[in-house]
Amino acid sequence: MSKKVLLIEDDLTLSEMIVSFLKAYGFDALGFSDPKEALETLFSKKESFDIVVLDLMLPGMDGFDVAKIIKSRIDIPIIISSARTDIGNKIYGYDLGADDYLDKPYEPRELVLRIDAVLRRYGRQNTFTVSDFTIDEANKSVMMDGYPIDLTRIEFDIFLLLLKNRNKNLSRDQIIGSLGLDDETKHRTIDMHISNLRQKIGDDAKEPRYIKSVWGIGYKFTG
Amino acid sequence: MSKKVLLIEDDLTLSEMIVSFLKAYGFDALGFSDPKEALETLFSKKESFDIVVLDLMLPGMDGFDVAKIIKSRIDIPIIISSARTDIGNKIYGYDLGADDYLDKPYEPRELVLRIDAVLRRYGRQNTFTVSDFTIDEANKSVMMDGYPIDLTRIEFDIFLLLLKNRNKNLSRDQIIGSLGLDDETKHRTIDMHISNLRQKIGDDAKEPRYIKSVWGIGYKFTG
DNA sequence: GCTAATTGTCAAAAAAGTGTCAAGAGAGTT
DNA sequence: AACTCTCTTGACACTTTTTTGACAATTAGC
Repeated sequence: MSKKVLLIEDDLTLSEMIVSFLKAYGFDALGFSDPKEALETLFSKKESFDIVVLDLMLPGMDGFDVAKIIKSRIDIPIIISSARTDIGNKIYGYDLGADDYLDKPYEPRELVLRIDAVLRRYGRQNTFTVSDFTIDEANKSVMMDGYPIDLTRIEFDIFLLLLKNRNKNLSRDQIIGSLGLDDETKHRTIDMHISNLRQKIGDDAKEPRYIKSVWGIGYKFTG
Repeated sequence: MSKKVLLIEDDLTLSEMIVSFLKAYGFDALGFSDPKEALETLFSKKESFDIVVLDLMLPGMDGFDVAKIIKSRIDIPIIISSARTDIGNKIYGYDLGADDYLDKPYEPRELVLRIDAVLRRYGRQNTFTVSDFTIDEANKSVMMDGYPIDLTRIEFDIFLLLLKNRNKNLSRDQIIGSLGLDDETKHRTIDMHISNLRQKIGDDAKEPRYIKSVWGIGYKFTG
């Protein structure tokens, strides 16, 4: 299930951009320009969020106070962003209860990484990243460079197995065994899945970047 | 057999401390303060290492570049440590080819755990070294002085048999039998494999350093 | 030095493994 | 039930490995 991000940012253009970017990365994001409205939504029990991304430069209310209020009411990780680089260190000291800090301007991709890292630290995220791929095991979903890749069940299982055994050769029989497939399953079947997988992740069978064939043995993932 | 760690760290006091700590935990560790020197040792064929621990704050050379150079030349896991916590996430994205990342300051014990984890992930746990060769049986891969050697399946099997019987004569029939080849297989076939093997490990048939012919008997590996 | 057995290696044939198309079986939806 | 998506397999082209015969080079023993 995708994680919900509450974004508090007064620059509407930027806000929308970030929201759509986060959505592209598989998050469910909702942006607010008014902190009061944001707090109401956050504290109302209608929707539950997994993380807050808070911009410090807010109209009407000091961003520090917003963070404090949130932390005093509910237990949720907060990432703070600001153009005031001078305060970065203070926040790192966790005077504030912020869980991470990001200087503006930042790459959206950087924000995604921070969110992942904070959620993982918070124990609320079940994803891991290998090479260019982010895998959510519970959700059986894969993202490549931030874009979702649509894998079938068996493709996902094979890919997961390969990733978890990075740089290790896996024979077709090992794959068949690990996936709990019928022992009689032909090796050609695995080849076909690999072929389809490569297609989906844009790997050229002749010169593969990710899934290498090991002649006479099987396959291995190299990131 | 204990694993060899190459440590690149410019703070000499810290370096020595880590080296002795690693030794206490059963590793064989060698510390360098000069990255150039470290790279020379790593690439020279005199010693082979199992893992590199690299500090990013180096004099004269950017740590990122060091990591890239290493990865481009040989296949070895790298753990990066740094006081620059801001780059932690980037490394987690494996933009760099680093296999793990450790913020400074860290507990030495933590480093040991990471090394174990990375080595396990790297699948180098079942390797053994004979003479200049490191063999990974599960992966059917061979490294010579740290550089991978590409052997076909039968070449690998023959080589493994020879290594496991260092200094012992093996007849062609013994080899054929041990590999489970057809009993009818001609002796010429084995000769051919040996010839190809010698070629790949740079052995001169006239004056072989590793695989010696024993006239009228067969072959033997001498390291 | 001479002969017969043995080894090294080339090059070609034979065998084995891999990539992918396309067809059909199977599962799940509408 | 008709449809759609997934999985499995045989077929065929293609690649890589393995095997072998041929012949030159080397060695042992006389």
